[in-house]
Amino acid sequence: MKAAAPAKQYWLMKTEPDGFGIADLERVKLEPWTGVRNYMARNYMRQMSVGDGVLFYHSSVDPPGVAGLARVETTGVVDATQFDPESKYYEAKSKREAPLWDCVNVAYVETLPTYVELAALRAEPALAKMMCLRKGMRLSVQPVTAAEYAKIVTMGHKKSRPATATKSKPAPKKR
DNA sequence: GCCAACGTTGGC
DNA sequence: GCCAACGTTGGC
Repeated sequence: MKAAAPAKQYWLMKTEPDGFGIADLERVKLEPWTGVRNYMARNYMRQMSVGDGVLFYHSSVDPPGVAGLARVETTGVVDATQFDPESKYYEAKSKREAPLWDCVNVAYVETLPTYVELAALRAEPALAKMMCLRKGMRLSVQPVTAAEYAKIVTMGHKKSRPATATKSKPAPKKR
């Protein structure tokens, strides 16, 4: 009998959609999260387990926000870009026998029907303690709690509605 | 494009 | 091991 699986953990991973966004992840389905060159972010990736939930966050766009969901598919992936002199992530001091940078493979789960803007995260009291809302927080890989993750998934699944409802909404369709 | 905040580097 | 200088991130 297998040991009990570790409790599922949740993370937020930032990306610039101009480079690689949720639409790209949807297309390729699986992406090694290479190019992270920050030790704290790397260490968080080392703490990940297969199956962990990921909030896929779009940064450096207007507006920034959570665009989709992903899942940790493989852990302990050596970041190949560190050995590629052509890559902007090339790291001359990293040795093949002791790679400095490793990462995880991230699998596409879904694109949220409602894009959860940063402003919406800030406006939600239940998310007040989120790391990514802290001033100056620019870590590209961050832990989030199960409750925060669930809340954001709910927000992302909420039907978007008109900014101002001057008229009463039509009755919901019967199923 | 600005700039605050932060991580990293390197001189000492 | 301190800390100033520098580069980068990322919201605004």
